[in-house]
Amino acid sequence: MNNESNPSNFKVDKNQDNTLSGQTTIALREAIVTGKIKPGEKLNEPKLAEQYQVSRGPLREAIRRLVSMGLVEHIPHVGASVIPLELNRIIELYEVREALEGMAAGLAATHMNEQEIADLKKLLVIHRQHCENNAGEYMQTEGDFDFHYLIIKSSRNALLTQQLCNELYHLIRMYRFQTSRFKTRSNRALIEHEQLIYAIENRDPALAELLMRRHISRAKESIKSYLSTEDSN
Amino acid sequence: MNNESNPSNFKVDKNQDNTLSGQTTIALREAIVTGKIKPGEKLNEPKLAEQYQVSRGPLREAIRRLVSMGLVEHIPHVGASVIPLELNRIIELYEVREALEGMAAGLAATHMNEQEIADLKKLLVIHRQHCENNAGEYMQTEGDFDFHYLIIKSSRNALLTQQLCNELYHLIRMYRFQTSRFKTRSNRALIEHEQLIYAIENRDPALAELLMRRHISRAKESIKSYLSTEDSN
DNA sequence: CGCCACTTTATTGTCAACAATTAAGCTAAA
DNA sequence: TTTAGCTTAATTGTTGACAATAAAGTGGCG
Repeated sequence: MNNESNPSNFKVDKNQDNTLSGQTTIALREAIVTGKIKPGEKLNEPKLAEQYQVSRGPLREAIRRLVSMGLVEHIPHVGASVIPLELNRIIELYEVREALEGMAAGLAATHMNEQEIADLKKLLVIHRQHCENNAGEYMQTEGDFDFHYLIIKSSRNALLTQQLCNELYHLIRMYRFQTSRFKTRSNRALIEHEQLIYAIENRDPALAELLMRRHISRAKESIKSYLSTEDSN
Repeated sequence: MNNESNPSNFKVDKNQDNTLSGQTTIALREAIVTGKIKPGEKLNEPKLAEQYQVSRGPLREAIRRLVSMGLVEHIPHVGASVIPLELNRIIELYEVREALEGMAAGLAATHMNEQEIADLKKLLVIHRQHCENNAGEYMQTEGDFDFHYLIIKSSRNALLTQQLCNELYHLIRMYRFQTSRFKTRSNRALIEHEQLIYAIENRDPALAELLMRRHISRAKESIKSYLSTEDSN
């Protein structure tokens, strides 16, 4: 089997989740992150099973995985529901990010190799061009993710990477998606990224950690000031 | 119902998990933490279902929860197994702890009330007596846990608390249990705890964070020097 | 008219059988 | 003897039905 013109073993990746529960997890996750299923909404098992064309078994498993990602809350004998969108939860997430990504930046400054630094700089160039063309308006979206993603992976700490890139990542995405109506000026973010790379290049873990923490803390304060003025339900 | 001489609503706690999958999770978790199921060992579903007297459904759910706690690894179509006991994994865990508990200590210094500080001091008195009586030999076990637990809870950050006290907590316990043959001198830990309380009392978040991080970092270095000399499988 | 208890309904938790996939064992050919 | 391919066994993934629990609806009583 599997000899049908596939010389480079592409997509025969182990660890890939062909299972129904795995695919359902991804589908449900995206529906929640993009707001198709709204914050606070109840997750009805028979209805969702019908909707995603799976039986309740795999669906329940998918829901449990989303619970472990922090996207969903579950009460025994009552059911699961998407977490509500509350300001203090967002702040809590940013505090956790500040701690973890700060640590990651420090470790990255120690362990990053030349290739990874070059990749990081490439991202920065794209970011800079974007700022100049669009007068520093939006950006963020995926570009900022990639930047943080790369640094986290370079920390060489598998647990840290897993916590940030598999568990908390989608929670971050969800909050960002839901609050994307606030356009963040990315000139400042650009400058902060530049300083961070400088610290990493100079193998200065303490400075890298400090700058990353400040970077995230500022983003937190920004969101706080935006949302506290609204009557945030 | 429920009027049968239970005035204080004791144990009628919602959120309590009466379900089979919940109980199985706890049973399996303890078996892994205490080494009854050894690191690296495969988790055979039919065998464990028979052993714990449940069907495979709840058992699978329990296994998935342990995966989210980091105690178990799972590969699709192959199965789940207890994570192996490797030095670099332990170090990674201590780095994550350093970041998260450091943040928790800083937040605790801001938010802790007088009652909580008093409780913390009570723990310290017990710890000190223990040190004097037993010439500062072992301790740790549960006393140290309580100390950290109280500080984390006082951070008033639900996400942080959940990450540390529900997810990573049992992974810490497991590693500690497996490496408990190394008696840690707790005189130093006692002094570090005293300094930490001092910082919290004085509402000095920066110092509290620094001291907590140093406290955990030292524990990490201690374990590292112990295990690197052995031929750690 | 409002409140309490009971009945009904809907939803979650659990089970045992079936399907699909992987790993192990075996035979046969080089 | 080793290795490739096939066959068999064991294990995981999935399903639909059944049981237990909680929520919603209903009727009667104060």
